[in-house]
Amino acid sequence: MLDRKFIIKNADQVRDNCQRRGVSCDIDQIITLESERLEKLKLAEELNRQANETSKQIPKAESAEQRNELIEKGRDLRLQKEAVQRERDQLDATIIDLQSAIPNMTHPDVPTGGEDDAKEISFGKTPKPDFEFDTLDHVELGAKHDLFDFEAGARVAGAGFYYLKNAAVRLDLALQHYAISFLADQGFTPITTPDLALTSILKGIGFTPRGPETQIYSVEDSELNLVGTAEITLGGMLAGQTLDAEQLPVLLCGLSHCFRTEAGAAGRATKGLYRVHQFTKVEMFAFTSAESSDDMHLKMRDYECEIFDALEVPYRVIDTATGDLGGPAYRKFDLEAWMPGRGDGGAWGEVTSTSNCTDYQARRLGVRSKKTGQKGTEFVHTLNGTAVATGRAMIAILENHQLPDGRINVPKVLQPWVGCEVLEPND
RNA sequence: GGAGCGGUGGCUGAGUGGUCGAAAGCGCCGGUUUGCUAAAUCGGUGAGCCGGGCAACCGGCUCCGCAGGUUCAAAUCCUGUCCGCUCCGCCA
Repeated sequence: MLDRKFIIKNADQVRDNCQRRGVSCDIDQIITLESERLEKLKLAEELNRQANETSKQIPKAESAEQRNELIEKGRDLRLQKEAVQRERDQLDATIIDLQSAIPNMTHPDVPTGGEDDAKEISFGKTPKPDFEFDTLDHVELGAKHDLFDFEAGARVAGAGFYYLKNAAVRLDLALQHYAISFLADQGFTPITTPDLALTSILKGIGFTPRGPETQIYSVEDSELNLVGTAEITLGGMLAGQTLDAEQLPVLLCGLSHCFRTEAGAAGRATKGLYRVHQFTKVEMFAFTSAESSDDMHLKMRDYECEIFDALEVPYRVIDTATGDLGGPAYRKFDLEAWMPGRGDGGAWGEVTSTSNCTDYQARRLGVRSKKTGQKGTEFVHTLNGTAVATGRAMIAILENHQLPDGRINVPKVLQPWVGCEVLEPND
């Protein structure tokens, strides 16, 4: 969330920002309640000071009478204090609710608008394929090569689950292996993370489990939830920690399964592997100083581009418009791969997303940094980005690399792990 | 799953209801000295919030996993909760 003082000091800016991002919020209400809260706070502190002073006199009391008198006085002061404090806590809780609804501020270059207003920034090195034959989508290609079993997935776990088979398993592992090797070479520490996390961590990152519109699976009778992304577990790794400023940036690449209920998603786009309840993802995560998060964001975007160039998949990069940013994001770039089997005659489909969350997550997670020899601490900046979500990457690879005879080319960088240059159909 | 123990500052780790924001050590900052990829020695050194000051800083409140409770007063006692460790059981 945003800093309360910042909101009050920059009320107009924050109000404009909310409007641009299509979020309704009541800044004036926050300002009013906060000044009331400060009044209560001062009063409670003063009463507490008097009570503390009284308590200190009690052991030194000269007579039993004097002692009893002081005890009585102390009790009275504490009662008063508690009453005031309750009012203050009430106000605080209300303010936090209002405050949490306010999204992060927005990078000046972010275009205003909704999904269609995203700015197209660049294209990948691989051109869109120009097929001179009737193409198949990844589900049809999967059938030809015996790569997926959606029926069994549904039988065992319900719609939205699937089995990978044969070359799909090799591709899945190859993508993970390639992405992790690539990022390790860029200085990221490879990590495999828990696939479950505590509710408090989810909330710190900005997810709300167990709500009516939640996208999160939760485990009954426990504080655990299946993670929707390794962003949760990677960000949570340092929750509550104060880092030495010299340790920054901390660069992690995490491999995890991702689970999403996808409540309310339906239609053509849900066909096949595109929108599923479980997938595997290699995620980048960075903790940086406030000064260097913008640079790191561009770097992470470039790493995503390098990975998809290496996979020989056509894609475009977009700068997501204000209305399409999640609450914590200050700016977000998406890579959309060309998927020939999507829509009518192909369509762009999101394959990665990288966000600079500035200090929005760090404030709630309590991740600070401290410069040695300097007083105080500051919140770090957090960034996340998809290196590769194997399911969607596989769609793009299969559909773009298909040949007229039904065979499928394997991108060069994956060949060592897949074990061949071309996939031969099964039928 | 059963039994026990624990969670204290950047780190390690003491801590008897009031003299505890908390010993000691490490680390860090500064000084002195001897000197040479360092040692000795002295001093300083937690965070958040509120208020005052241009500021260095000063005053106050809070913080010993988290949330409650008892008490005039809680790191210390009680309850719940989360997490960790040890042993036993089970197990890839």
